[in-house]
Amino acid sequence: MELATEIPKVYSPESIEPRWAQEWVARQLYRPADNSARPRFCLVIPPPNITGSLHMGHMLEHTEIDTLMRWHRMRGENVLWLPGSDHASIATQMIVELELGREALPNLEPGQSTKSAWRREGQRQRLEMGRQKFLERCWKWKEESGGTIRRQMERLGASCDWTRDRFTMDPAYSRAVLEVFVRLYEERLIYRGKYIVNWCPRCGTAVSDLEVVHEERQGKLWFIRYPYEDGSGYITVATTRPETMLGDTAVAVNPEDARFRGILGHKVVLPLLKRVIPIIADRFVDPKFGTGAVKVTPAHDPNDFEIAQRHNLPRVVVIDEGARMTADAGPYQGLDRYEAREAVVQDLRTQGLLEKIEDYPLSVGTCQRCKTVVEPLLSTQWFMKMAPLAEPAARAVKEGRIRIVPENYRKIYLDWMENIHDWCISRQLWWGHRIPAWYCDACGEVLVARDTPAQCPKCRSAALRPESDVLDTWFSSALWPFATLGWPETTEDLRRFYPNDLMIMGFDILFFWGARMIMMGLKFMRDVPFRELYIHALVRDAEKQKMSKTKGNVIDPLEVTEKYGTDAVRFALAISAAPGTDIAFSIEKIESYRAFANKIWNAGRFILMNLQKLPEPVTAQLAAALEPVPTLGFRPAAGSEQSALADRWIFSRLHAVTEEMGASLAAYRFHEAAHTIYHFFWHEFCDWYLEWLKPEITRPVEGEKAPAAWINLARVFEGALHLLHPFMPFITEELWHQLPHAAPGPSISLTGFSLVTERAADPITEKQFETIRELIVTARNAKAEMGLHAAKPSLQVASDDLRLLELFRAHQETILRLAALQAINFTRERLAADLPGVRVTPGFDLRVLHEEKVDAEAGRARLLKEKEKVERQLAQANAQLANPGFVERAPREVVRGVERRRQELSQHFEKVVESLKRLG
RNA sequence: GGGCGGUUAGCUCAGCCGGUCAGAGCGUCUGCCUUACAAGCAGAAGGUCAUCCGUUCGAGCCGGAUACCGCCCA
Repeated sequence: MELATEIPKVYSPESIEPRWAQEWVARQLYRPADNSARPRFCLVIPPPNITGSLHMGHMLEHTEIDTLMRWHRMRGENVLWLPGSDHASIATQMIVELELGREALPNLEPGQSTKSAWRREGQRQRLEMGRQKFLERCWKWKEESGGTIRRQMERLGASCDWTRDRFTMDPAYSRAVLEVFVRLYEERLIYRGKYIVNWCPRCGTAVSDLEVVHEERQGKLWFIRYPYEDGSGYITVATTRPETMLGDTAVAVNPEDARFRGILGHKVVLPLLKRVIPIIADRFVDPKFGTGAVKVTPAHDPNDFEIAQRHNLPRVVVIDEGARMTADAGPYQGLDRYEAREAVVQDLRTQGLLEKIEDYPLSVGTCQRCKTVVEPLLSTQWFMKMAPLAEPAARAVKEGRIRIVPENYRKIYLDWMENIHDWCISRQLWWGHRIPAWYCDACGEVLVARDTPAQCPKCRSAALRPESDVLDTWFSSALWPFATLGWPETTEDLRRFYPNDLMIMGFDILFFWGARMIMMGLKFMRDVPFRELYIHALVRDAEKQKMSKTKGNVIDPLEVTEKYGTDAVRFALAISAAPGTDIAFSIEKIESYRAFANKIWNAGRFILMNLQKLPEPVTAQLAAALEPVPTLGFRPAAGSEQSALADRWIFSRLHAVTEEMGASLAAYRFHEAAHTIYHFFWHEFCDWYLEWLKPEITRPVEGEKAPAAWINLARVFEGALHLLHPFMPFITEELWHQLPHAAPGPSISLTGFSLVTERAADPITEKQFETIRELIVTARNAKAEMGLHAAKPSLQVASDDLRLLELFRAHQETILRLAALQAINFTRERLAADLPGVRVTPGFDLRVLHEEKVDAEAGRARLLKEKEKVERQLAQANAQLANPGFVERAPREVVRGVERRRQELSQHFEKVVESLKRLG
């Protein structure tokens, strides 16, 4: 067969995917139409950051998004998926500094300590070259290396509108950030103040609460004696951080704590520094912790800071921004915080003031970015007042204006909103949006303005010093749903695409980003940023471990994509993506869905190979038959008696599958939609429909009229490709283009689901088809058990249902072929069950006729097992029906269903028993 | 400490409103290179739905408790 060589037997995605990926981008296929009356569907991407490279998490996120976008597009909606990236203040600055360090010290051997040497040197280089030059360097890096993810997304076929690609530091976007900052400042929702912040000594900047990762560590509890000033004894305090005692300005106890009632108002002498400090009462103190008395270090502990505010205590800073001890730490000045701890403990021990040391597990805050232990530090920063913004944001979710899926995240979101703290938004970095504030050195005035002011409005001094801090990257990301559409200008895009319809993100950024987007959207657009928020799962390894470079269990999406094909990876992710459950991912999974892609390919190959043999006029008729009929849809063309039943069946199934997939995707049940189409394509379309049709498809076509079987097959195959397309865009695009089309379009993704409508639903046909299928499967099963694998025995079929026998008789040829049988004869008589090879089903009995001696024991064992099963089910049904409560109170349909079931079961049971009896 | 999930076949997981729900994929076993596909075809075996108590005519499904595992927050 010479044609067979033209379409390869094995699907090779690598020869197809890059070509389509390129074409989709080049032809700008996924720009929404400008003037369209169609309903729109809009989603903005969770912007990956410019330092990133695509990982499995992105791949899952983009698979889910792209699947939905393609689905909506094919339903005829005007779809916008807006792509972009964010500037990643800290991460980018760290990378560029590292580069600078490496250039300055090119001769160091690579290694872990070298890296920190490079980083230190890079920081030095940055300060030396100054802000201007450093930022130029950052931009250069961004231009050269910041587009990695975009290229990767293009390669993976993400159907976004690349003409609307946005970056958080685009000039227009930066104007939006500036505008928001100024307005919030003017409304006093942004303020500057001196509070305890999370300080990362290594990154050299403040970070927000969310950027601190709490780690459980084994620590110690040091019990220290603070002598009373009057020499009458001492009070013992317990602490996990003895070095901070140098900054103590009080000792606090709980006012309810009877143990300390007598000593309130007394003073103690702070050991080592000999400062005299008071003993105070504060409800915050937990009497059960340590001795019930705690030291108060207002400048280095957020809770102590609060206590100090309530009691007007002084705040002594003893640790600086580099985590070294300050001059106020007296003799310990210049020591690193951990060196100071040892020295302090040693000195206390020497002076007999260290009572004891206990092991104590504690939670340590570390920098999300560099893992350094953060230092709570008193510092002047810019903050955003959150409560007034959080209230409407919580309300929007409570009132259902935003739906969070899966629903359990709704509660987590609301909890967070209700316990929200003010947000430290300033960062001591250079790369980012500079805070639009100026300080007058002459009079101390602080100005916030959209444009650089010429002079101080208060004292007219021209000596204005601009703020050097930049904003937290998440501050700008929070504006993403509207700033990407042109805000603060009132653009056409903004009018058309805000609010977005949907947002998809991982749980890890729900607070970082999701919650803040909702607040900002409500604040500045007076409407929610999106109607639904779907939280996707995490991709883990086969053992459900987190993927991490150090564990070495990372699956690189680009690597597996090259090896197995994007479609296979996408499908493997989608079919694993049940809402709320993390995904155990593995190469094996990808392999099994590569097999699926191959199956699709070969079904296409079979159809196309035979299609190529059709005379030209017939092909033209097929092309015409594939033209969409938007309102009516298709019903199967009337065909031969042999294929008509299968045609009606597959159309009915296709209709059902389309409905099911639509419902699943609307509920973000990707696994279910993927499973539905997988099962339909493989186990209904290939295993049954194609097999059923085979003789008609492989038979040469005479004349010019297209056989109905061909028309139906072409329509169903195209319909199946449509349903597969959102999950497997590449292979479906390729096969679709090879089908004959009267007016070929640029892409399957721009065609609608027009194939089937309600009218194709046909439950009677489905039932009939199922019965024939049952006959074939039962016959195959009996044959296999008798060891007649290759042989073609004859079959006897018995039933008292004449219509059933008639149905079988009408499809005799197909049954013979699919069950590999010689001949069938039909009878209304019960089969003599003592004969070997008899099978009993509720609807019919059958017997495989074969002369060879058959193993009676195997049949007996099977029958015994079956008897047991039926007996059990029958007993269950009997018990149910004997229960007056059930018969009276269950819905009538249910009761009738059980009655029918008992009827069937008892007949079945009798037959089985009879068979067994005759076997002896 | 507070909160939220999970426990169903050897593995990974579905199972929606309580009643044809004991399911899928992978793996395993048996037999087949049947002219679309061995990345395939046909057939088969595998489960006291973590445990206990309760609600109900009826419970993987609803409620409570216990055990184990995981996540988030403090």
